[in-house]
Amino acid sequence: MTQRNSVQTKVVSSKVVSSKVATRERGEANGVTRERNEREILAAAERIFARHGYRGASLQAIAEEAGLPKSNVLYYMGNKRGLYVRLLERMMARWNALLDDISVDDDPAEVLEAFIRSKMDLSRSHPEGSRLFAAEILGGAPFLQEYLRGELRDWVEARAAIFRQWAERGLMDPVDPVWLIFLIWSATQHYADFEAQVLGITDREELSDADVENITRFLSQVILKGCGVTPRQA
Amino acid sequence: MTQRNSVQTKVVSSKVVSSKVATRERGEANGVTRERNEREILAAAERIFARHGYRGASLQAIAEEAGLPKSNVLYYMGNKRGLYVRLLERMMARWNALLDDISVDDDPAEVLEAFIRSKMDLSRSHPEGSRLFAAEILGGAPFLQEYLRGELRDWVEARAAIFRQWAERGLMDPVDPVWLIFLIWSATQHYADFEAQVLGITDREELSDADVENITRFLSQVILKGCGVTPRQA
DNA sequence: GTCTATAAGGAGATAGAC
DNA sequence: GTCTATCTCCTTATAGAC
Repeated sequence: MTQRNSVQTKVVSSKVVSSKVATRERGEANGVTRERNEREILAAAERIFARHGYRGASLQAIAEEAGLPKSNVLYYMGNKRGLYVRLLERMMARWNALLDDISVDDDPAEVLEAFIRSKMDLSRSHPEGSRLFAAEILGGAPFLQEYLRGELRDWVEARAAIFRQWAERGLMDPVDPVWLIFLIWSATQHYADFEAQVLGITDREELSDADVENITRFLSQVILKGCGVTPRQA
Repeated sequence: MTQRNSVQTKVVSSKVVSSKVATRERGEANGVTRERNEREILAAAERIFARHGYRGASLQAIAEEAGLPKSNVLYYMGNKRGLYVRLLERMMARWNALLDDISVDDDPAEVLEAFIRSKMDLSRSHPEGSRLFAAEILGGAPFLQEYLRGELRDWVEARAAIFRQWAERGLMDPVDPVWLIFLIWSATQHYADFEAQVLGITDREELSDADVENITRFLSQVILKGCGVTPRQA
């Protein structure tokens, strides 16, 4: 829902388009340019905010990262705060899409594994978004209090309830499901948020697909076994 | 920290004490003042840097948090960069003191449990230091490259070697010991670094000692079992 | 639609009064 | 030793030329 919601806002500035001839061609070109510029700015801002936090990030740095003049950033995004909030919302949307439909009747092993895997995938496909989010939480989550105490709490509670029923049915150990969710979150996000540490210690330039696959298997194995969940085929 | 830090700022107006009699007393008093001011500044800076990152933190904000004029911060600490580095070093020293003396002949369960517990203790006793460190890594660890690729890598390698031998002796599953160390780091630091998220989701004002004890037990149980390490008394 | 110029305030750091 | 005043640069944001 966030990929291309930019087009609608001010597509046609009625004044400009009043000349008849170039109208369609120009309109298209502008639409495309706008879309691309917005995408570039959002991507650049995600990197800069992730690296320096909200206050530490400057619009100048974002503009340079995006290869545009600074005032273009403000023209497209209004102001710094709005840009930041938009990025947070984009990341929350990606996040909310995860593990959206589990039920008590699902297989615990399958669900936990899918949970771990999808979190790893998200960390890998959007590391800057993950770090942006992390920086926001690290700073006390000034923009996200409502989200944490509302939507996200509900998300956790719903899944925790299912884990609890699995434990009652003897499908897993009676561990506190909320701590378990935090364990999975922290273990998976670590590879995005602390990437610099991971790469430095393991002497890598980057994590390969094979590395990520190994880590995912390691985490699944340890966490499932640690919770007394029997893997699928067993 | 902020309750009563206003009193000390102007205790001795040097004019008053310039008489010879009070000289020694002044010297002592200043020594004490200096020590206390430095401590206050370091504590305040740790909080502000943790919250806003290196760039986002302002000396003004640090000075206010410490209850001192801004130029006092510069007088004591030289410059922003030096202050920041000093804080990082202080945190690395705390960190290096952990789990400093393990050997192949130790009991894996005991060591892993002590590891988890001491990391939780550190996160709890120095949450701002932990978040400061996290913010530095999140931003690509510009000040810590050397440390990560040197000291810390050695620290990890030494412990990984021991874990590997335990696995060979059948004392634990043959999991990759480096991923295991990252798992323990991430799971424990989460409660300091993502405190805002944890508190928001669990609807708490703060984590009590009992909460921390429960979390520590949960993590020990899941991780030890997950690695095939038999708890001590078994 | 896009960019230059600039306003208004905050940053880190220093000089020098006290 | 401590703090006020200030320098210079950089910040967000806007006004208005093109």
